[in-house]
Amino acid sequence: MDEELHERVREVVRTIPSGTVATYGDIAAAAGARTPRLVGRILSEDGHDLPWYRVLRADGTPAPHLAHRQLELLRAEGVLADGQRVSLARYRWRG
DNA sequence: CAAATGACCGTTC
DNA sequence: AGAACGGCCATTT
Repeated sequence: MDEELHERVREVVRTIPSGTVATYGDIAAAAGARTPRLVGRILSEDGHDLPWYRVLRADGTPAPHLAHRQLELLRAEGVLADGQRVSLARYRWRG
């Protein structure tokens, strides 16, 4: 399997600055992943030691089971969420 | 080998 | 706004 890709995704996620967020699609594009789905899978496996909480879905809402924790961690970095949704227009990471 | 699963995305209705 | 599809990739049943 593509361990290259695996590592590259991890690196990109690690690169996201505090106080900003990125979408799965962004990560996929930046890391050269063929689909955002891979990013989700990789994070679920080896994302435990990464700032995975800075990665949101395309519409700014986190995954359902993580939502609570995710939003809390983001809030600690100054990223405020309107209910479930984070303003991508405001916090989205631009390399 | 076929089908199901998962931290997804864009279009369409 | 919410639901339904199709497409995407790796892994496991």
